Amino acid sequence: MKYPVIAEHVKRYVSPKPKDIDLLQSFLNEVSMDKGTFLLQPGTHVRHEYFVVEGCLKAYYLDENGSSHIIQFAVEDWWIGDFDAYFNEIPSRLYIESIENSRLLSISYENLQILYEKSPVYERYFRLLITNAFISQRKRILSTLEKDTKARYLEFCTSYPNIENRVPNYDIANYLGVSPENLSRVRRSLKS
Amino acid sequence: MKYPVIAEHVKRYVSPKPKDIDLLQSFLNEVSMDKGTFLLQPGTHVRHEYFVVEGCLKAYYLDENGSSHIIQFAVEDWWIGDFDAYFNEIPSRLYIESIENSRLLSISYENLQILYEKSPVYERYFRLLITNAFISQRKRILSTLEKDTKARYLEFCTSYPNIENRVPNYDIANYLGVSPENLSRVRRSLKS
DNA sequence: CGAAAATTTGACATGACTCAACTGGAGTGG
DNA sequence: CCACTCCAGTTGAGTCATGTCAAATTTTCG
Repeated sequence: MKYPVIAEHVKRYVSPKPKDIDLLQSFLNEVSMDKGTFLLQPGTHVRHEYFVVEGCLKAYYLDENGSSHIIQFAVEDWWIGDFDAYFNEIPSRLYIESIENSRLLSISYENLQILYEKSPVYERYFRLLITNAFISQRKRILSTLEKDTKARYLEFCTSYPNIENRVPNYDIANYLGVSPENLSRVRRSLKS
Repeated sequence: MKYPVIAEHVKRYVSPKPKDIDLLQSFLNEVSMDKGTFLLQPGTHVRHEYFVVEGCLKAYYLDENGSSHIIQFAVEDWWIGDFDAYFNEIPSRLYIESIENSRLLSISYENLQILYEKSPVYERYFRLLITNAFISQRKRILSTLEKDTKARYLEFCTSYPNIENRVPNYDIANYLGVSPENLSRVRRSLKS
């Protein structure tokens, strides 16, 4: 098997038959990226979803004022892409940029459709993944409503283990929606 | 057909065969609720998801300090329930309370599983619904990161049409994560 | 009509943003 | 090997939006 990592991931959620695994494997392609390069830039027609084998990426976009906003980080075993653009058949507004040298697996949306048709187990697999993502997004919203910056930073650190050492301060501040200065002060207050 | 409204909704997303529609219909039960009553309270074992035929509800929970936080409103053609509790098999932490006299359709999770097995079209239907919900949650997060209170209030009003006349000020303020006093001032500034 | 709840308004406190300056480390070239 | 530059991170000062608390007003509903 070419890509055992992703097969393991699928098996954690559903029970694929060998032929289901084979079909998925046949649709995957390997992608390598250097730190600082882009997987996706605005205006591109979105054709693929990506599974992170190794590395770390961030997905963000620019608002009308040109400020960037980080939507998610993706590390090992995460899927990343642009659902919104794909489902609504609009050009993507996202940048997806690698923060570390990364290795990914890609699947095209055309093949994903075929996968759904021929191996309905993936219909369930992606439903479960999206449900999980939905729940963790909800946590992010509640966290914003309920907690102050310090508590949200701590929650962030536990939800992406060790990420505070992989991702720069200003990216974390951006994700949390606070200024880098403010996050810096919060981090200092935690050292004591 | 007993419940044409929900059949119409399903057909907006997928192409069910008559037998698929019949199966769904056979699993549904009608629920009526008076304003101010609860569909779900914390600690309950979650057994159903609900489709709103008529009326308006809010889903919220209490944090450690006893403050409430509204997660979503549900009006006509929305599903409401507690995914999180169901998927993770934990007691619900949510309150779901009706803001208006409401009529709902319920389906038990046991029957939902049977539905998935016998009519895989619903696997897709719910995947699409969750994907949509996921995208609109993302919009809520971005909105918080990007916009000030006034802009977020306006966005809220357009995303739930006419809801500002159905839902009290303090519930909207709660949903937006601002104080009722502040929202009141924002609304005044919009009248001029 | 009257009580209770919701909303509005005012006064004050505070957390977070902005802007600017400074610190410290990594990489580069003389 | 040492300056030099660049950039992330830190620190300080002033300002502003929003929260809190209290009181006044309006609306809802029995």
